[in-house]
This record gives sequence, structure tokens and C-alpha cells, in this order.
Amino acid sequence: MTVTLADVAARARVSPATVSRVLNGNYPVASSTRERVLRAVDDLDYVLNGPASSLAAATSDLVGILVNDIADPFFGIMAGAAQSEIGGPGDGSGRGGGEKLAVVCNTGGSPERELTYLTLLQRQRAAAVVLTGGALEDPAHQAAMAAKLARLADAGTRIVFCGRPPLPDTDAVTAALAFDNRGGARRLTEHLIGLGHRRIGYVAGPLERTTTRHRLEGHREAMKAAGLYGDEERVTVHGPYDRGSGYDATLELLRREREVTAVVAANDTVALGACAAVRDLGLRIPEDVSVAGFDDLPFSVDAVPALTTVRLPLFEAGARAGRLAMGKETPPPGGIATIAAELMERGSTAAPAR
Amino acid sequence: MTVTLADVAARARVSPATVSRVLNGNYPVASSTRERVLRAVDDLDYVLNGPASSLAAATSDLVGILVNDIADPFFGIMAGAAQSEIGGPGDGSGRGGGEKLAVVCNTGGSPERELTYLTLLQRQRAAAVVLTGGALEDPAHQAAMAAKLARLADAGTRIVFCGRPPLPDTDAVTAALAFDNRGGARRLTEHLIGLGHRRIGYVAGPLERTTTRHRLEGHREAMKAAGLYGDEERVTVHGPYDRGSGYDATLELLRREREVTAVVAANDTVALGACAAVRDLGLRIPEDVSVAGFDDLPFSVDAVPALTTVRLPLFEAGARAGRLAMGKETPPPGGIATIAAELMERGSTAAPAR
DNA sequence: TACCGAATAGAAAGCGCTTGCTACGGCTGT
DNA sequence: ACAGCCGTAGCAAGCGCTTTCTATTCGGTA
Repeated sequence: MTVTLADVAARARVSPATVSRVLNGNYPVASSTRERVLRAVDDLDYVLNGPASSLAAATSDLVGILVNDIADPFFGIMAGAAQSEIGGPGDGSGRGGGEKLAVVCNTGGSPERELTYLTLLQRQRAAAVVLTGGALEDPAHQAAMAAKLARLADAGTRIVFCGRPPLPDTDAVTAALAFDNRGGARRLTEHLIGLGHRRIGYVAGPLERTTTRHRLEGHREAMKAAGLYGDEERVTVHGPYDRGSGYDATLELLRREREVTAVVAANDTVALGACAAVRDLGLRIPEDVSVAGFDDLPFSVDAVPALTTVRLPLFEAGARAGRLAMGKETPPPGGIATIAAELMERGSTAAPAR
Repeated sequence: MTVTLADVAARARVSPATVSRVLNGNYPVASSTRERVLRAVDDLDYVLNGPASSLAAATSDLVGILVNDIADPFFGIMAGAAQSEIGGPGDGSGRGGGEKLAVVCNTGGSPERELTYLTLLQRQRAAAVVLTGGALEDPAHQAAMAAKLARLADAGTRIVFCGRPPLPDTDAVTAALAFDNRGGARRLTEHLIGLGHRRIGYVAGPLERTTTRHRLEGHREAMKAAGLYGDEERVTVHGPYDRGSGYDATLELLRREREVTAVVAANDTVALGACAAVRDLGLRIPEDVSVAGFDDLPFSVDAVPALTTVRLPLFEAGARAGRLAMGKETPPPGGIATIAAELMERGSTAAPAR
């Protein structure tokens, strides 16, 4: 059988209570005793039984990080940053200060799976949960989320949003870090308008997502402000946040509206697809059509031409979310912080040729 | 306080044992009783206490997926695929058949963190562990890993390797899915040689990693076979699997050896950096220098020119690993399967101009 | 010398669940 | 009509740890 606390206690000739205290370091233990215990732990290769410990202490060292798409670096970067703040020093011993098990859960953007994961984490009595990326705007789902989060918060789980707007009518959320998607999108479109573009296609993300809506709103604000707001629906196409969507939508857009001289994509991945479509149509970037993305993922600077986009400090935001989840950082006033987005002007956008 | 099994039992006017059996569905319960219990569960919004359950049953529903870099789609794709096989139907109820909590743990390529995570998972009595990506070849670390995995296996944890060669001298591993890195690399270089390249630069991954070594060996096999094996060290540069490494190494390579007409990169991300370097040097791809990658990540087809690379069926392998971890698929004979790699000839490679 | 409090260790009562075993009707078979 | 079963449900003993409360020791002080 596996080694238990009692085995260690027997070998160290102390009581189980003492071993527990040595391991948790939350109670004075004479250093000679401590050493004896630690040697026994080593000798027996003892590993704490997590479930038993969590049960008795009514807490666990699990921290969940929910992401919409783990294969998308957008989430990977945030999750990795958060995890590095949570995971502890990682000295290999598996012991040591505040060692938490930071785990990322992939919802695939499905609301059901999001709730399932929250339930699973609730079951494990998770110490904290970080929710990344945009949320679904379906009222029923929002209500279900609010209820679930309230119960989690009740049970002492810390809840942090990262790159997600705060949920209305709930105080369950410890802190929310929201990206300024609207502002970033507005500045991006202003940049395009400033270059002389008048007819701009927009390849939007999936419907009913906060990220999609905010970016689209920022875009339209800029269009309106420039007096260019017309039949926007004609030059807007919705689709998932992937390469194929960008390709198909752009083909469609350019077929539908020949005067389009610029295409704004929901994010960089979509923009890559858009670029491919533009090229396959025999058009040049940026001479014939400008293309812009969003997020400034690492590959964007290597696109040819380099992609004009809006930089989101994903790593910094993820790290901060991790610290908030650990209680290592005090939440921003009101629990909400808006994270600035920075326009990155690069080669994929230029004045229209005509 | 939170609702317990006993509360549910009281409300349904049955014993806790019966509630447990209804919830686990592993013991006959009259359907009228079952319904009463389920209603009580619903009414009270009961959520099982995971730690208590794991303690009593000596098993847990945690499955860990270890990755080297969560921000890299290479791992994201495998992890996502595995998770989708493990996560269950995801009906939102948080209950239902074989619901497991599949979580991904980011080691950042650090051997210490790898061991730490294994300990943490061992602590949680994880049902299974999937290790993805190449392993470190340091003997001390390998021994530590073998020991740790043996203990995990002892405790009933299923262990699956995905994209990682089997560990010598251990039978702890349930199944190992190894990519044919060597064969893929060989075919890639043969392709280059076939095009007429004679002097080929190689931007390798970090030292002491199985993936790095196997790909490099495949490359050199092809060079030797063509009688082109000379002072390979002169045209090989090692570095991490990232864009910056590819950029710097390529600059260095092309400065050092002017006759190099092709650069093979350790993976697609590195290749992207290599492309940028080639261009910044004022050279054209593929006319002046051919560039090739490895993995065929989604963005590779959108590079300009499209990247010649070696396709690894990451999604399929990840999914299979997930099924193996769940015991839904029988391990391959000998516990080892080699996954074929397919050469993808695209625009970034061509015959040298001269 | 006798007493007190600090420092340290142990005893034991759970934490909430699972599960082997027992109990109890109502059927079937003879 | 009675023994033996099958189908259900309950009892109760843990699972391995944490933590409160109690016991012991020891140095210092009056």
C-alpha cells in the first residue's frame, strides 16, 4: 500500500499530528523533531494524500483556469502567465510555500462545458478560478453563470476574470480585468480612415460574445464619427475565431463589395485567413486591400507584410489574474480594471491605391 | 454551510448510502427511490464533495495533461484533443457518465516543474496522466521521472505518453505514442537535397531534448546518405523553440556560411523567425534561400510563401492519448506506437537559383 | 523551593463520502 | 406451507488527514 502519515509518524517516533504540523509548517515544532520527521518523509518517499487533506482542512490547492480554446495562443499566453504566478516556485520537491496545482480547462467556447467545469471545480473545492476571454451574452447562460459563481464564492473560492467584462448583478467576482476592446477597435479603424479608406469590410467573431460585440462597436463608433456609417451589415460577416472563417468571409466580402479597400478582422488568426483570401483573389496587400487584425499574437509580426493590429498585453494580464487569484495582489478599486489596448501600425495597412 | 450527502438523504428520506449509490449508479436502486433522491439533489443544489469522495473511494476523477509550453499551439492542439476525449459529454449538469476533470499543466519545459506537477497529481490520486512533447535526456532527470512514474502507476494512475518516446527500463507507462521525428526530418532533407541543395543550415531546438535529437539525426542521416555530410557543426545552431531563436540563428548561419541555400528549422515557429531573418538580409524565399519547418501548425500554410514542413497529426494523436488515458482504447502492442509524419511540400522551398 | 507560563507533543474527534455486510420483504420452487 | 432467493435499503466502519484541546516539560521568577 501507499505510505500514510501514520507510517511516517511511526518511523519518526512522533504522533501523526506532529507530522502534519511539520508538513504544513503552521505550528511550532522543535527543529530536532522537524528534522527527524523530514528524514522519515524522505526515507519513505511519502506523498501527502490530497483528498484526505482537503477533506479535513476543507480547502484544496487546486486553481482552475478556464479558457475558450487551448489551441489558440491568445488563451495559451494568458493561461501560461497565470499558471506561472500560481504554480509556486516549482522546486521539484512538490512541497514548499503555497504550492498550488494550477490547471487549465478547455471549454471550447461551449457554455455547457463552461458550467460543467465550474461544477467540477466546485466539487474539488477549488481555491480559485480564473475565467479568461470573452463571455457568451445569452441571458440564460449569464444567469446560470452568476448563480454558479455565487455558490463558488460562497464556498470560499476566489474568482477572477481575465479579459472578460464583469458580470452584471453579482459580487461573487473578486476582480475583473477587462480589455479595452472597444477603444482598441476604434483606434484601429480611425487609423484606417486616416489612411483614406472609406469602405471597410469587417470580419467579426461569433455572435453573442462580448469580445465580438465590443470590437464591432468600437469599429462602428469610428465609422460613425467619420460620417462613414452606412449599410454596415453589408460589409460585416460573422464567423468563428479561426483562419478558415477569415478566408471565407473575406472572399465573400470582396465579391459582394468591390469598393472595399480594407478588411478588419476579429483577431489575428482570422486576419491571416483574410490575407490568404486577398492574395488568392490576385490582390496585393496593402496596395489593393489593407488588412488588420487584433491581439498582436507572436506570429503577427512575421506575417508578410507584417500585420497591423491592436496589441493586448496578454501575458501581463494573465500574470496579474494569477496573482489576484492567489490573493498576492489587491483587487483594483471596484474590482474592475480596464486594460489598455495599443495600436500597432505595420505593413499590412496603407493608403488605398486609387 | 454547504449541503452534504446527509442533507440530501434526509430530504429524500433515505440513508446516505442510498444517495451515494444513486449518484454513482453502481448499485441497484428502485427507480421510485432514485427519483426521490434526484429531486432532493436538485432541490438542494447539492454538489458532491470531491475530496471526501476521492478519499473514501481511493480514486479521483482528475486527469492531468502535462505540456511543455501552453502558449505553443503544438501543445495546445494535442491537449485540446486529449481533453475533449476525457472531459466527457459535457452536458452542463456536472454529472453523468465518466465525467472526469481533464486539466492541463504547463511545465514550461522545466524538468523541476514537470516533477512538481507529477507529485501534485500523485497527491490528488489522479486517475491518469498524459505527458506530451519531447523529454529531457538528462539521465538524472530520466531516472527521477521513471521513479515517479513507477509510483504513480503503482497507485493505479494510468500513464500515457503523447509525442514522446518511451522511457527505457520502465513498464509504468501504459502506452507511448511517439512521433516519427527522425523519419519526417529525413524525408524533409531528402526533399531539399532532391531540389539540388548541397549546403543546408539547421536551426535546431534546445540540447538534450529527444525531439531535437531525433529531428537532427533524421536530417543528418539524409545528408550522409547523399554524401553531403561534412562539418555539420558549422551549419547547426541550437536554440529554444521560439521565433527569436529562429531569427537570430539564421542571421548567424547566413553570415557564417554564404553558400547555405536552405535553412531547416526545428519547428514551424522557428521557421517563421528564420524567414524573417532571410528577408531582413535582403534575400528572397525560396529563390535565394529555401526555408522549411516542422509540425505543420495551422499558421504555416498562411506564411508567405507557404511553409514547406512536416505534418504531425497532433489532433489525432492527442485524441488517441486521451482515449488511452480513459481506458477507452486498448494500448498498441508493446505499448508503443509510432505516428507517421508526412512531408508537406509548399512554396518556401525550391531549387537553388544558381 | 514552589509556582507559572511558554513551548512542544499527543489524543481523539471529526471532515463527507463509499462499501461490505446485514436485514427485510415478497417470490418462486417443491 | 416453508425454505431459499432476489431485489433493495440501511448500518457502520473506515479512507488519511487536520485541529482543538489537553498533557508534559522546562526555564525563570518570587
